[in-house]
Amino acid sequence: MSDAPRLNHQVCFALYSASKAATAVYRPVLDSLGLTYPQYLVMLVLWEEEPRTVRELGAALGLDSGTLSPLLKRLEALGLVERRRSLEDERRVEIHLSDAGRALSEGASAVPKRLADAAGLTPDELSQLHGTLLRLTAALQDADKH
Amino acid sequence: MSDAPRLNHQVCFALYSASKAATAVYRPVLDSLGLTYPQYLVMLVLWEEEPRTVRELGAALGLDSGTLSPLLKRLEALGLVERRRSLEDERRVEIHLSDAGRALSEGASAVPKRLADAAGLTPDELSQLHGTLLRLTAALQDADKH
DNA sequence: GGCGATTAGGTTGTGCACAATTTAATTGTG
DNA sequence: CACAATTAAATTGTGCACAACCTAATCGCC
Repeated sequence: MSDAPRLNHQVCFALYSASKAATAVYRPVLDSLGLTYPQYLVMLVLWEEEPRTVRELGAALGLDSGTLSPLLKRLEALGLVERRRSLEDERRVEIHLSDAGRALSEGASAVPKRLADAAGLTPDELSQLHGTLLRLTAALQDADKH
Repeated sequence: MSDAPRLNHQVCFALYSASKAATAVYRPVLDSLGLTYPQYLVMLVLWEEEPRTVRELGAALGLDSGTLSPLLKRLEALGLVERRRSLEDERRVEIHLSDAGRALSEGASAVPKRLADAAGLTPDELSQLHGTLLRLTAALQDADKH
């Protein structure tokens, strides 16, 4: 009997697959909004509070400037956000919502329900899964630092 | 009160973050093996059984030829696999392990333990999480078809 | 005020992920 | 047998994700 790890016994693969399946379920709705999944995440953060600096967006989403800079340029090209140099600290770039960006949140309010409907889990299970994932992510990120 | 969905209430974001955190934890070990995470997944499938066609690998991992073709070329360039046209059906390309590819499974056997150690969850919780993720993924993939 | 260290953001390069298209081999049906 | 339909891979194009590096602005400390 081999000690080679088996694909279907690995939690990491289950996470990877579930994450891909979730974004696939969102894709049709997000397509109709003209957003990719990571762009949708950025908009989510901005709908909660704006303006935000690139750094703040990165901290909220766990993304660095190498990912965010081009993504934000695309959102700006779509007319959803505006990038403005901060006046107090000219190193910072503030990301502001445009009117169109603000308006898009209406169409997006139905997005999360889509996953809940497709999940095939009870609200209780979904809530417990959510809690476990948050704890897992925190522990993994913590372990990654040491 | 706004009806805009909030980032930190979304299971999809929890999945996305947990998946990224898990691959980040694996990265140092995989770096020392010279593999990326998706390359490691392909090797996992081959360690279970080989040869496999590109199609079979794609079915096991949920990846299409657009992702696998260049990935497999890189694994071949690393000397870990060989690509051979099938003799029975020349549309197929069989992926065989090289001796080096087979040998690599020794070094990889410690990889999964890394996540279990860093997870901060009891074996019971981890096992339950695994089961929930499998059910979730199946339900989402099923919903995606209709 | 001067100057090294830090911080914010951008750029470049590599490697997925996935849609859409292309090419070649095979299968099914008249 | 002919030939349309299907299937297997590869290719192309767009967009993340992340490491490594770069520039400019700010801060600390003397």
